[in-house]
Amino acid sequence: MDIKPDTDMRLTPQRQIILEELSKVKTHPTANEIYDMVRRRLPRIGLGTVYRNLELMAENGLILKLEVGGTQKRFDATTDLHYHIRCLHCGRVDDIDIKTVPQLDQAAADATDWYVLGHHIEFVGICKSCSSSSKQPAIN
Amino acid sequence: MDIKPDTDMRLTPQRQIILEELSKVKTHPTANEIYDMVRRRLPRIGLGTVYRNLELMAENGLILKLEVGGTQKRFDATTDLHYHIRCLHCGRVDDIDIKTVPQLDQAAADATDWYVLGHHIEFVGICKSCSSSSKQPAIN
DNA sequence: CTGCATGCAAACCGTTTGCATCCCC
DNA sequence: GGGGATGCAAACGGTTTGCATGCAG
Repeated sequence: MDIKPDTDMRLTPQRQIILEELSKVKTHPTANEIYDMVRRRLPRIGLGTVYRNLELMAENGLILKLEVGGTQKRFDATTDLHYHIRCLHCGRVDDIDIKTVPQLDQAAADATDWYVLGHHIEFVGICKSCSSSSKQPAIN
Repeated sequence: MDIKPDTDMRLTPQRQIILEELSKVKTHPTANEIYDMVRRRLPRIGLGTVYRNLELMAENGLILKLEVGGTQKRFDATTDLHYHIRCLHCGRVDDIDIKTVPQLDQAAADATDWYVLGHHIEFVGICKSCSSSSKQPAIN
């Protein structure tokens, strides 16, 4: 659970470009979306490499793996605590810019005998562009 | 606890038993775990039936489908808003008995142009039984 | 030379779906 | 008899992994 940002992992071109591309966007792309972005610059990169490196960077605290609802995991280059909202229609995930509630962790620790490490809040709703279109069952 | 009467879905033996078994436990079993529980009473039930009926009951508000972190979805017979904690080691999910913060939804609505429907808080940590054993990477 | 990193493809796992059959209205 | 529900098995989609090759130290 201890995150070590001062890691010894080599900065290969693949890793560097994955990190660059992820940092470029404010969305929270899936592994496949990142694969597509990176492939424009490294056409021969494999999907496995993308997965392996995203996982590794998440372990090292360079990026965040969002374990939110929906079928796919999403990644975030912004590692400080912040909350998200997911569209029930299209699966898109945005940041929610409200102040965090760190005291929740203490409340949770008081309410249980677990060792509490943190929390995440996921709002759900319908994004702007989806609320323009007709209502559909969730895709993601 | 209260079962919605205003649903038109037939109460087949399979559905009844799935609901009964899910209501029996305070854990938040995965579809496969529910399948195992139900199969003791209905040995010929298919996994597809379990999935279909869990999905249907979730749509009708009889149960909750927990879209939390980890690889598998989990189900909960308690449908009122409450929060959860997930063990990074074994994947187990427990309830966290703190009071909910419904005003978060309003704060989120103010902070975005989405249509906000609700929220869920997932704490992460290490459960009692896992903290006794040695530290391992997350399984789930 | 040695070991980690990569590309590729196959395996994996949870979930969904098509279909023939069954059962209740 | 007709429409939904079931069991079964195959398909699916996202992710992981085994392996041969490549490349940096």
